[in-house]
Amino acid sequence: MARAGKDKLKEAPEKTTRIQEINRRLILDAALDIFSTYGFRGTTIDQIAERAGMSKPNLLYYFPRKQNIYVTLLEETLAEWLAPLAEIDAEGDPIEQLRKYITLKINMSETHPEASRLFANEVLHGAPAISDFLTKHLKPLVDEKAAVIRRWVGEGKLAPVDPYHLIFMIWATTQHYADFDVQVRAIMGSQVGRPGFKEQTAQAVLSIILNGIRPRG
Amino acid sequence: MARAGKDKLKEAPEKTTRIQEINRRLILDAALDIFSTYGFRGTTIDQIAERAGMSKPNLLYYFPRKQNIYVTLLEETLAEWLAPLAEIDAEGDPIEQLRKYITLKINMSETHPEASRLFANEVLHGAPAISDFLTKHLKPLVDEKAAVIRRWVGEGKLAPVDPYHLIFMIWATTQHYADFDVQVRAIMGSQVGRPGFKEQTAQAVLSIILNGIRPRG
DNA sequence: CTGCATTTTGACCAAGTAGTCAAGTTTTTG
DNA sequence: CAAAAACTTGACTACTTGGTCAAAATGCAG
Repeated sequence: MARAGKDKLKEAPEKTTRIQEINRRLILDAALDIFSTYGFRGTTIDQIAERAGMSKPNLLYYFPRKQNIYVTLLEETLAEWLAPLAEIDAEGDPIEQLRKYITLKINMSETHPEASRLFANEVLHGAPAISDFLTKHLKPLVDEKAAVIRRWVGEGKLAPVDPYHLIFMIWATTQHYADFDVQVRAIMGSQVGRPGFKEQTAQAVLSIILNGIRPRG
Repeated sequence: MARAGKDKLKEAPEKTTRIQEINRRLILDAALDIFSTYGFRGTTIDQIAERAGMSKPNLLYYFPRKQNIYVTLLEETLAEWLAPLAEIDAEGDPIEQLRKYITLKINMSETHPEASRLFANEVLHGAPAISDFLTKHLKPLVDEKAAVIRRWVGEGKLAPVDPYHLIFMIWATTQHYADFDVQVRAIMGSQVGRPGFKEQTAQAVLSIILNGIRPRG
């Protein structure tokens, strides 16, 4: 694009003012709360604006379309959500690496349940806004880690398991505690809020999965 | 209210005509498709009416409110969805019973993914329409089966696992294939549709969970 | 066939909601 | 400190959508 040009020649000037930074953050934080609770269609711009403490036209000054807020939010959070998977170290001890991964995921489910619900809702409805991301970024990453796990199996360091199904099981189980929180609470009652609950959950999940894939024989 | 009365005195006459039966079925079938795809708020009455092949006012003749269709649908499907859990036999062999349960759940995820998604969406959004059901029917049933599993553990027939977390893991893992179908497809591609896929899934899930809870030592 | 009950629908209404706009206010900058 | 740029908002529009209604069409019992 622009070659040369004077100082002032701003073409796609991405300069963000202090106020912009503050308000975009305010909006996105509010939007995460609302979208994750009510879904895309169930959320109104007015709700987000109120939660963010500004008028609707003002909000629309920063994000001209409702879709923009939603997509920005998904993009912002997806990377963070996937990060733990990328950290699985092919050179580390298999059981230790998977223990670390599962623990991280359970922690995230507890500290960022809204993010989990935002994705769950999006995927449940066919992932209209992120199907590209799924095939272009998620799949390659999963393929890579699946290859690592398959190698571990080949080396006899893990029982023979299909790596993809193992990854799905870890996702499903850990995110269940965020996505189905109401159900978990309806069944386990007051235990859920209590201090040691997360540790107890981690212990149970780790115990089953790790023993399920530990080499036998 | 009215006691006695002649033959013709119909009070709360639940007589359903042939046409009523046909049309209510038509509506509910259409509604399951649409609600499970777009959620409650994301679904319009017009969409359901079109899919059911009738006019909107006609649909509203059978179900005066959108809510009515939704709630009827949930009630109709919940019982069926929970049935396999009730079948776990306290007197049977633990591993065999759980193998049967998991297999049934995986089959249901494949044959009725819409039902799974309908619940997932409802629970994800805080279960506004079924929170009563969760505490009054689901919890007691789960408590009962958890007690059975706990007894099995006590008898040394299973490794020491928390029964609630085990049940959650089974739900999460099996329903994942229905609820997150797009994601599974994005990652595993054409394999998903292929004949043996369900069996391969069942094999992987059973292998990890059953080995994870088999008594050790 | 006839009259009553059931079913069906076009036209309509009211509420809710995404997005616009022009006019004001505040912040930044030369 | 003045002018420009950035920001803010009340009032409004266009459209979607849940639900109504009265009148027409159909089904059915005697």
